[in-house]
Amino acid sequence: MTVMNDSPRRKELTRLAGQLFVQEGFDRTTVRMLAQEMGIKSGSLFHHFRDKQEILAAVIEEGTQNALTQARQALASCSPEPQARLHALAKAHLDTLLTDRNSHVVALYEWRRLDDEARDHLIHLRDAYETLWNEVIEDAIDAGLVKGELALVSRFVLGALNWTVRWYDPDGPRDSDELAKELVAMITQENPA
Amino acid sequence: MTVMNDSPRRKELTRLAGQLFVQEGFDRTTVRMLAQEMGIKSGSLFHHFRDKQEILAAVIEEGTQNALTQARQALASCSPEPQARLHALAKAHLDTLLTDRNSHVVALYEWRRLDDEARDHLIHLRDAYETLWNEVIEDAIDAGLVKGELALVSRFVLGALNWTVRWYDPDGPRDSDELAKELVAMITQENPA
DNA sequence: CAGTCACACTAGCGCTTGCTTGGTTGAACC
DNA sequence: GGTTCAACCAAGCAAGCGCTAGTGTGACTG
Repeated sequence: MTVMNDSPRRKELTRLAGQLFVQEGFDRTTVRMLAQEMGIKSGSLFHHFRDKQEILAAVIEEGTQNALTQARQALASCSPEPQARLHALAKAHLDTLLTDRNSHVVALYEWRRLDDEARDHLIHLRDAYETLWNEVIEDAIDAGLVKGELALVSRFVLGALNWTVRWYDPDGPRDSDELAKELVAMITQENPA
Repeated sequence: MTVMNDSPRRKELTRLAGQLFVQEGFDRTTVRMLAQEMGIKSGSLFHHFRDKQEILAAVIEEGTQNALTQARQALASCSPEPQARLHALAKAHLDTLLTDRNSHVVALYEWRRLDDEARDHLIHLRDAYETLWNEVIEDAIDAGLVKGELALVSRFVLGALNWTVRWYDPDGPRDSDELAKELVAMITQENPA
């Protein structure tokens, strides 16, 4: 029970915890299971994390942080047309599912297990991510490319995207580029007014 | 530990269990909490349900069954145009969130806690529901109303819809009819080829 | 070479968990 | 008016839980 930092050891432990949380769920994953997976004894866990909840927060933060970074980079390096920006964001989202899948699944299912402090912190990251989407969708609506009201469209789109966690297989026959293209095609008008 | 039937008492207990599962999550809801909420002692619970998992299965089955019934009725009593059928299904989905919200939230979050037997049974109900959507979406694609590939479009649409559980407030300013209209508008082409 | 530090260990405390057991109740039925 | 039966209770077991306390280590650092 020393302190908490972000040592490389802690990073690795967080990655392993993510795997287990996906397989078993947070509540069903015991500190003894975690320790065994990590090759240490259960007591040693609390040298790296204050308590079990902090492990959960670390897992979720990792993926959310990366998703935000990747989304920003994608927007920074794509052409400024609304359709291209929609596509870039959707592709970035699917790509993070490849690299941080466990983290996102955990974020989706175990969000409510976070204590207030951790949730407050993470909710800001999530808001920042959704704001990116809102801006891009708003531009698309203004350009007549997408029909509907901003608040609703972005919720529908984020829903469709977040749901991909449940069925998208990064090793499957379709890559993220194709899927992003399909999603954008579905919600955009072919002959904008 | 007598047997399991579907007495009215059991129905009521299932409803209460749904509430608690939403508030606390399945794993964090103890049989003692359930019993207290139901006004009985924890041991008496096992007169109505074989074990804790069976309570979960009962909660989920209730909502899924109703969703299927309502969706079928909605399709049976609407005009045959693809757009009208899309709208009818979407509205039916949102309406079940009004009557069976707890059940659907639990189905969404706690699906993996089901044992194999219960999951096998429920997966058939879920498949039947998704088949309804697939048929309606396929017609819409064939009519040139919606762009894209059936498997992907239906996953995106079901994702957007299932996600509504997380934000749709039936007591809010918009009723299910408006929301359904918005969703259909978003994915349909204004000037079909 | 003494001191510090990150990391790990052993051992177990105090509590909660799902579920069982054996028995009681009160209404319904013939 | 004895029988049946769903519904409930009191009591508790065995297992498992998160977490703590106290104690080595071996590798760096002054």
